[in-house]
Amino acid sequence: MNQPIHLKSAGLKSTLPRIRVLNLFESSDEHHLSAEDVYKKLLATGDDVGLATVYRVLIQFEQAGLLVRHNFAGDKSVFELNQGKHHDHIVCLQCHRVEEFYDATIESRQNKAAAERGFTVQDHSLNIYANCIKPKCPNKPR
Amino acid sequence: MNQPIHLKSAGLKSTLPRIRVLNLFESSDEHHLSAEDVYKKLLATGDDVGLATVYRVLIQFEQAGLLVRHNFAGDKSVFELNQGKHHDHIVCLQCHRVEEFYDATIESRQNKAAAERGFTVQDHSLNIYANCIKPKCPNKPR
DNA sequence: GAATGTGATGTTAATGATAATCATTCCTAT
DNA sequence: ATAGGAATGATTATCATTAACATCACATTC
Repeated sequence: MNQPIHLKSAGLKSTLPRIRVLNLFESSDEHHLSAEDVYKKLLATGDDVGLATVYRVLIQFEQAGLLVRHNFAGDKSVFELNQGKHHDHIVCLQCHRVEEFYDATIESRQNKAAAERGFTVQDHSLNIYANCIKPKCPNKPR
Repeated sequence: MNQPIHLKSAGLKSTLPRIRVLNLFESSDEHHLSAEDVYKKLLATGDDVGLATVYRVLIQFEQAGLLVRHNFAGDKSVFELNQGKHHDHIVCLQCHRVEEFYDATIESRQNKAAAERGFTVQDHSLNIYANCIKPKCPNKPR
């Protein structure tokens, strides 16, 4: 009786694959995982889940508000637990490490810019691509 | 003798497909075009160019600094002429219309946020996903 | 201005990420 | 425990993009 609460209250039936995926996100130190990441990590721990199911569960979790999707470099999507507080991201081009930040001024000026032009903001994404300093950066494209 | 100047000075051999693609970007009212968009528009005008060539030319133009690539909704990339001045984008979720904006305060606060965390900014992208007002919005996913 | 070699092109096949299909299996309410 | 519908997994399909490779075009030399 770990996360079934979440699943139930999110309107999702409590199943083994869903519990496993949710557990993974809650226990992993890397908060940003792609479908492939999830699939491989579950394989590694013996908690096998089909790849198609991983994709489906991620979509369901996203729609249920449990996960948030990000499209960084363009090709593959990554997901992170939705902790309620919106934030933007800095992605290291070398090691792919992701750091989060929040700037209230940026947020408000975004909304202002959109409103001035007659747009109703639904969502927004701000990603900074950078190189992080040596000690922290293993310089390995994971 | 239209754009060959650009191509030459960009270190690119002046060829028919490249001239056609460049002309398209310079004459199109829609400034943001995907590879598929370019391919179809050239087909429509009879200026046939192979799809693979379109992809190659877009990459070359991007590397040469003639075009800038954006990854909006996640799946496909769109390109626009590089006019030198960086800007962010507001994308209408309904009609896919793209509007540009620039906010110096946002820019500086981004750099500040990255610097404070020990990152050397290489690039950044800020996209606002919104719905635009009726008169402007044909509400058609083009 | 024609030959020539390198680089560009187009067709087609391959790739990688993701979505759809469908038969089988698992929840949950009865 | 059982029935019924939703969830799963294996496989196949799809979509955007890239790779291969034989052919062809540009720019330069003669």
